[in-house]
Amino acid sequence: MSTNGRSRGKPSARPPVNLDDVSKAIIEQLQHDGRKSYAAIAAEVGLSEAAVRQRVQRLLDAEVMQIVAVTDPLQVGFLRSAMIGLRVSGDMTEVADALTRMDEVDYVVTTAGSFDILAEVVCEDDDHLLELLTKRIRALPNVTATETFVYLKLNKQLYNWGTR
Amino acid sequence: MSTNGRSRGKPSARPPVNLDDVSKAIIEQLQHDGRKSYAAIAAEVGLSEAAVRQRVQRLLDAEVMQIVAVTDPLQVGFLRSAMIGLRVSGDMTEVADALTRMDEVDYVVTTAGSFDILAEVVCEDDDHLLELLTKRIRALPNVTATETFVYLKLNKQLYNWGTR
DNA sequence: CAGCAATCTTCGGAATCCGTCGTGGGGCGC
DNA sequence: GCGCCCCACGACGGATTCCGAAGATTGCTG
Repeated sequence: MSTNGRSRGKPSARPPVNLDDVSKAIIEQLQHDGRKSYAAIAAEVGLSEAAVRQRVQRLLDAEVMQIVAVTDPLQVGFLRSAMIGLRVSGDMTEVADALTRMDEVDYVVTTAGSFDILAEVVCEDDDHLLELLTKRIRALPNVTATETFVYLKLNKQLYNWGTR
Repeated sequence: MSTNGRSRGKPSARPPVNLDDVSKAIIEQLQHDGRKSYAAIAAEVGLSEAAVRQRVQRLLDAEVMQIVAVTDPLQVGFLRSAMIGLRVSGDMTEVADALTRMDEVDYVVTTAGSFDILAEVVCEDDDHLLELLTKRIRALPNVTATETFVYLKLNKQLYNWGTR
């Protein structure tokens, strides 16, 4: 059945796992086609099929990469996606963790700039977005301000920017 | 070899493709595990293995979804990722298209709010980011202002928010 | 009602997946 | 330097999956 098990949300627990060139090459192959066969990848990177399989499994376990279907939320029925910028007083990690635990939030980044955290949310409609924003996000302690950018159109969505 | 061929950047050319429940169920399966076998998916959604295979191929061709490996840029050697908010005068589509064509830009959304466009960029280092921002993005016609949010840490990155 | 297009099922052969075993090289302690 | 351990790789065989093609089924149109 080939399940990769988990689908967690925190690439966080990271022993910085430095990757060798072969693993990077494998990742690049899968960035282009997540269903490419192990044998075909093996031919590209110069390993046996089994070795590639074991490496891929290790990369998945270590949460260095995920192999998943990616869609445009607007196309699959989520009519109100948005990016929300937050300003936070004090420790940001607590707010970031709280956002991470919300189902509607699929992307959380802590940043340097006039926002401390950026969070992408996926909602079904305006009511849903409104409830999430006012009742749950702005209600978090230490959140001093938010700004919402409702998505009108997703122009580009790519994941095959290799490795370095 | 099972290649899904392209890896383009524009989910744009869309005949709005409305999805039936079965296709949505297939997408949800693959959002959890992009390598799940057709047979296993078929058992879940109640179709034959071949039918699932044909539907998946159609969804890929229509660019409703992509099956790819997704990574944390910071973990694979891109030390300077950032979100860039742009203010644009006049037509936004031209600017959005220009951003879409840049290799370092992996995500472009047009939004309602104080920014007209949000673009995520993936750079190797500060010099690279600086060159991209000043020489190429801010140089675009009709871009009146930009604001850059450099990524400090990617807290969450999920793609399995089902369908509606 | 005939014809066409789209989608599903069935089917068989080729390719892939997957667990397992044996091997070889690098790191570490002695 | 020598042996030991561990980890990653290659090899192999059986179960499973993938994949193309061909025949049914459905729904729509002229």
